[in-house]
Amino acid sequence: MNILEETKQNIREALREAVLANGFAKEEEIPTIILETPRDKNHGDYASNLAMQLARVAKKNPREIAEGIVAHFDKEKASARTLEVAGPGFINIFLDPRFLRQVIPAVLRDGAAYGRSEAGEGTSVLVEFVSANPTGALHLGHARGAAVGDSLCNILDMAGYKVEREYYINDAGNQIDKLALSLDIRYLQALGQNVEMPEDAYQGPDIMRIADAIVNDHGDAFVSLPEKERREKFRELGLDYLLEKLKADLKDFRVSFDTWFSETSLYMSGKVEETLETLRANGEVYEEDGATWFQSTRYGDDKDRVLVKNDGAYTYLLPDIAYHKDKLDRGFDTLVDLFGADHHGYIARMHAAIQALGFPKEKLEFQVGQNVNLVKGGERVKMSKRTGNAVTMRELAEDVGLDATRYFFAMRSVDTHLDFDMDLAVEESNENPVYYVQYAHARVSSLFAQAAEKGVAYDPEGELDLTLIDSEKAYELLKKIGEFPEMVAGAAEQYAQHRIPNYLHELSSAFHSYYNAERIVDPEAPALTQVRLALANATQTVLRNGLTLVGVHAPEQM
RNA sequence: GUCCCAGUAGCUCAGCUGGAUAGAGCAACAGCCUUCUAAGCUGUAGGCCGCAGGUUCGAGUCCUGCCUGGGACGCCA
Repeated sequence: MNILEETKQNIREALREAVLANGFAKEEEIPTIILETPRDKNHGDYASNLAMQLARVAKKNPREIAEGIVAHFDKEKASARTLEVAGPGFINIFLDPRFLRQVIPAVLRDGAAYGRSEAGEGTSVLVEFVSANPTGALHLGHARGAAVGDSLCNILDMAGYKVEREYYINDAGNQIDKLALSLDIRYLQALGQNVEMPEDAYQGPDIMRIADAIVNDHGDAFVSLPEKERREKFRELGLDYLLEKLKADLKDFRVSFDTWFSETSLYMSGKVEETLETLRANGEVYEEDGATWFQSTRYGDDKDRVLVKNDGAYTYLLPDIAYHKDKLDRGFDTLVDLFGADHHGYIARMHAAIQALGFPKEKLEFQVGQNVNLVKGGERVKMSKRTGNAVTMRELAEDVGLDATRYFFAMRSVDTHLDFDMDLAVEESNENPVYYVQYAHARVSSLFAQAAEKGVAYDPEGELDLTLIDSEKAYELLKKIGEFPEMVAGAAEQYAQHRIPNYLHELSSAFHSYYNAERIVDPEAPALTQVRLALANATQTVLRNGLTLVGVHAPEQM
């Protein structure tokens, strides 16, 4: 347990004992004690509303209870300096900040592992994200999904969950048939044959590129095959090329997946059939108008959904249900689906489906990514200037830089609309929040260099006189550093990746402020220099750990 | 028509499971570099938290209704 949590625990303990000493309530009547951090510093480091909560049980007014608690509170135990009763009965606790000094050696010891906790208790989570159709380039919405999903996984991992990242490949639908057809034609055309592209085929240049690549790799090996086999071959090859491209795009975006799950594999293994049969056996489906329906309204969906069309083909929903069943059968405690807003209609029916299969609804968590607007010069940008098509993930990262792109997406809650300000993201100035944080990190590196130059080189292994740390600014910085593990755990629990950038900004601010207030490198005072550098070092470690969660580099210099 | 998301300072957004006088960045204004990176710091100003009800000791946060903006609602995937 880290120092802040330990201290909070001690405070709770001291409060509980004080309540009992007063006889305000019996042990079992005491509610879970909530310690909140007041916005206003005049209200202490922590505040408790315990007295108000006990008012009913103790049959006394809250202020009176609070006074009693304060009188019997063991300050020593709780590292507290003073307690005050305020307002309607809040107990404001002012800590003796010296205990915070212990944060320094703790962070230095844990290094890259500082921030890790057991909060998730090993809960296994499968996060499915991006899952874009492989037939096109990844666009803005996917970029947001990739950035958010990846950060979320990093956060969950750090908070003690067992995480897997998965990409679901829709490789069984019409669009893949169309892909095979389009490739076939382009292939034949590339080899000089006079064949026409059908209207409904993919006309885009990327298909031609793949066809050329196939010609390059395999020559005319497929020309003599019968059409059906050729199509089958192109289906396979086309998918290979597209997936390779997809993986490369994502890798360059610093995102990788543990599993690429193929829809087709669900058909091959018979799991689609099996799912249908299970639903049938559970009495969840019925026949009407020649189609097979899933009675999803039983579980709160607004209408029933077709699983098998009257022409005998499956709707997309059935394999998707089979997919979720497969994920659950693999034994994950929680599934997280991160989708774009255009799929939100899907939530109710999928929740219905897993319940119909006998799983609790709570096992499936949806995160809906709302739309992204690119803004440039105060105007919305819809199309890429280069291609005339929608702006792709790759273009965006190239235009504004990967660090800024990842940071900007991670910075906002996924479920809100996002205006991505390209001018701001590109700007190499103080207006850009990414630089603010990275600058703080680089500044620490520069301090080490300065110290070495002035003959008081930082010794990470050296003895520290922690008592030399004793200022308001330093304690504020230490407190922020100490909050990191709890903050990560909270972000994981709420699936709120955006708290990380917010936190990093606050941490950077505390550091910049400290830096301006105190001279860190002072050859006249080597012991002081060492301990201040240690504090800077600890700050840098946390900045780096936090930036890593977001997928952003922590530069040594800028 | 039903559903989802949003509405908080001029702009972009935080506000964790309801808690005290609502925060940050940018923009505005006033200061701080012969000294560790000024991509920084310090301060000032700026708000009927969309509107109206309700729940309670207490609401930006929960409930209901309405308004505005964005999006989704197929035997497409």
